[in-house]
Amino acid sequence: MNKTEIQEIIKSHFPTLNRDSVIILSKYASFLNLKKRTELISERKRHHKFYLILKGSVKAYYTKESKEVCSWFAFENEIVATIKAFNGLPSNETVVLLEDSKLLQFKTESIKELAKTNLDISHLMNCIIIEHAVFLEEKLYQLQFMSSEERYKALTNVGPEILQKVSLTDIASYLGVSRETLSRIRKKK
Amino acid sequence: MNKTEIQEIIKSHFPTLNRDSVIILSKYASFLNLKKRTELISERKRHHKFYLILKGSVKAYYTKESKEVCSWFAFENEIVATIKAFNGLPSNETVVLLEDSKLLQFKTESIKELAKTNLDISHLMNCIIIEHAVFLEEKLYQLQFMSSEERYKALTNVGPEILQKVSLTDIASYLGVSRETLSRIRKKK
DNA sequence: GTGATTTTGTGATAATTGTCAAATGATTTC
DNA sequence: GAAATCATTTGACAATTATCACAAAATCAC
Repeated sequence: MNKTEIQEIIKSHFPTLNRDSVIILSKYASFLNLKKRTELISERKRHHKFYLILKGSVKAYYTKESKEVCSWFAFENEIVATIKAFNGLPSNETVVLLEDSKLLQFKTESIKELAKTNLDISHLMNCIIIEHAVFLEEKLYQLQFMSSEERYKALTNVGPEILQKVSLTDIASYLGVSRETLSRIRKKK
Repeated sequence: MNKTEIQEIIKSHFPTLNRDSVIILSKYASFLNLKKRTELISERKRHHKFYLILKGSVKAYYTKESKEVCSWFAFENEIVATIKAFNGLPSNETVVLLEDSKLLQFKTESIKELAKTNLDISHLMNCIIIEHAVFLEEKLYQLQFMSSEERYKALTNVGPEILQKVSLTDIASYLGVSRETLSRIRKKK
């Protein structure tokens, strides 16, 4: 994939950006084609990249007593990043590909530098972080106010791809219930 | 409180701002001295302000089957805002003063407008939202990975003021357990 | 394609937590 | 300062969910 193609992708994903900003941003972006189970972000390590999923999917998980507990999933056209990594701190979650995926990789530090002088990119970063915060608030609301059954329904209502791509074990840990309880929830309906 | 004093407060709370930005920002800020139980943000209503607590405290809650369920608390030197309100959407939580409080009130729309042309303020907004996202991620982590007992300890470790100012009923709903269960957790230690 | 491995489903039991009811303790109001 | 209101604690019981053990189904590797 060449620079022009990368610019086209950036343009279509971030339509608020002006032409110059697209070109500058593309200098710190690169295309990746990675195999299933590749770790994009690893626990306890610092990471200097964030990603846009062009095709494929990822899961993020914490490790609790040597068990994986999923914290989120991401699919096509979504941004993959953690606030910790974005702030230059060691991540406390691991992010791994659920399938062979095509990604656009961005250099976090370079783009944060750009944002210091480029209003257009500062605004873009604002939008991305706000979107992330909206996602977090919604998830928090679900965790605090909905039963595991309601949360399961909310998850499946988003689309069928989550059930196709994510194992029920991972979904159970994401919902905060045991595999067995999820199995019984599914049986009901 | 006059404009110069407001400028001094803004300067000390947001030390990255340059002199001009402090002055511009102060045009959209005003000082408030409000009584306990005043609602800063009300459920189902749109709000066009956000706040900095100079002295005092607030709680935020959702209403679930006519019961209050607390989602967060804020104290001195913290920002009071919700992403929903910030995006111009009706809030789904209510924010209310826990005691007589002194606040600095900012006009959300005016400051978002400023951020479109002022890099300094755009950067400030970035920082505020990132801080909010860090807070949300931490809370999500606690809700998903820690027992109610561990979460209670984490809450009290932040400082004694939370126990002085917030009722155990509110803390129980915040932790996601019943009043009775919290009472038994407290008895253990 | 077949055996091996992983994932998912089911039953029985134990542990945790919620709910209801009532008592005690603290605070507010007049 | 006493009555009234509100907050917290405690006990008994019911409901929910986790855990363990194992069976069935699906998927993977060669």
